[in-house]
Amino acid sequence: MLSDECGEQRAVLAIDRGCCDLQSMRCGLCAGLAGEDLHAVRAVGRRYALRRGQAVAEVTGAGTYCANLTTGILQVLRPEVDGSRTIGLVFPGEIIGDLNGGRPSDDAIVAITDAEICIYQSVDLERVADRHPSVRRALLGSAFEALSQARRWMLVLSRPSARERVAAFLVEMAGRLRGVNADQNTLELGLSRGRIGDLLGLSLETTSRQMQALARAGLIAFPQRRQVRFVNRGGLEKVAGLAFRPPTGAAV
Amino acid sequence: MLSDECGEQRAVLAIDRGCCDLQSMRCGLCAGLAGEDLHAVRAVGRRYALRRGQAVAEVTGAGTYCANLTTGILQVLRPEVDGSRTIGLVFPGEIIGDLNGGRPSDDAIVAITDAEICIYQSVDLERVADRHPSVRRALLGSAFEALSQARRWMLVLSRPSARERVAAFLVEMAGRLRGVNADQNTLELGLSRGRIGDLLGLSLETTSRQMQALARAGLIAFPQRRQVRFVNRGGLEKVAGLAFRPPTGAAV
DNA sequence: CGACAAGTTGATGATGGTCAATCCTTGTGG
DNA sequence: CCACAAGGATTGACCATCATCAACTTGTCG
Repeated sequence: MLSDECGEQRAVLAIDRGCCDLQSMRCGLCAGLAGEDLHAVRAVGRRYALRRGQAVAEVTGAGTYCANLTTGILQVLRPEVDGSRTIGLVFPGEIIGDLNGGRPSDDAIVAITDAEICIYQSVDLERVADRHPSVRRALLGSAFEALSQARRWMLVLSRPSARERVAAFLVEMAGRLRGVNADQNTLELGLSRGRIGDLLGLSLETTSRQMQALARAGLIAFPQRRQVRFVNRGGLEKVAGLAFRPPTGAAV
Repeated sequence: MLSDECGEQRAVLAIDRGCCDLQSMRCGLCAGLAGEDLHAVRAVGRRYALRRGQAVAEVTGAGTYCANLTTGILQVLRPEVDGSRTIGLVFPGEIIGDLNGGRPSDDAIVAITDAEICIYQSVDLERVADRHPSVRRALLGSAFEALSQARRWMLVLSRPSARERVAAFLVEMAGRLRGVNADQNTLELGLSRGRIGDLLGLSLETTSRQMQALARAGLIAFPQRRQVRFVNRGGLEKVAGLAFRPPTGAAV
């Protein structure tokens, strides 16, 4: 286990007080808020910069925090008998932690790219939400959005064949990073083949082989090892078995 | 395709006005509400009885409804090129539909046991939530709960081997039905082997074989074909690879 | 009783996991 | 700047697992 990848120390660095600089306030929670409400939320949030490999120990600990990913990608690592397994990803705009202070989990949340998060104490956020109804509405919207994404992810995982799963994974990644990356056709994976295999329930070798096969079929290319360029997105979606689905979220 | 299983007509029957009879108001949304707030929610909800096989056409249609399952189990069916596939289950207390009026989906929601749901027009619920903050808080709680369950389900699906997935499926079903069934050790599946296979990304034959194997190993028994009796739950959890996880929800 | 769907079981081939060797990339230290 | 080390990625060989096809049994409903 890389110390790089699993520093359990509180490896975060406060860079600012107040969530979301006013230039780019598309961070899920703040999007949809304005004026007084936005100000109130900003007042209780604190922005942190995470370097690749650092853990969000604050969020995983007592469960009294709630955070909002602004930029970058995080992974959720679950300890297992033989090392840890990547069981989920977090994309910009998504919320991690739990307002309700649910059972604390022993999952680690680690940045797989440099990232920025806004951290709130749950109690603070609750207090703001009590006074500003639109804040709780925004939270509810984020939660529904997260739910919709989780259910889409379940579809990826229930694909029977490895080929379909890998293709669906790439399509899903591309969809989630829409608007984040400058180049719409190139995707920075950040994850090793092994971690992707964890996510998909496949071995790292099978993951690698399937990706190679997709590349040989002319659907994708690898400018660098952890970069994917989409050459034939339609074809990829067809392999993924998602060809005729609308590209984004669906109710229930 | 059974007409029994996929009646696309509006096959619901209003049995009452007002969600949740006051005796058993543990239906997720209403739990946690009281007095004036509870009354307001009940006023805009309508309770329906679904018979096994009936579809909740109202919810899937325009996306302007939001509903709350009181009793029974529903399945979410997604149309695919070759027939439909079961892609998810809904358990009592969970919320279906979308408040935000997200993109309407063409998934069908069908009862796999007799069931009761409370249906709300999203606009009604929104209006009530605006006036009663604790209603939106309850909605938020339900959404986080659903999210936590979806993420646990993802863990089931990312298990590599068929044996583990089937065992994890059974454990998960048992956990979700806690308190619903009188007999804690017997589980009414309601789903055919094929539908279970859909959910788990397995063929129906493999599903059957794995269940037989678990039975031969003395972990479960089948009093009836679609009933499971847990003989050795600890052993089953061990096979599922979930032995050392807490039994219920975890944040993120 | 007969028809039909679900479930079980067997045989066989394709897919994916495992083990192992090699290559590529990156970072480090002389 | 180069050599070297260490992970990650790729590829191959082999074998376990799972999907598929098919026959048969069980259960249900008319």
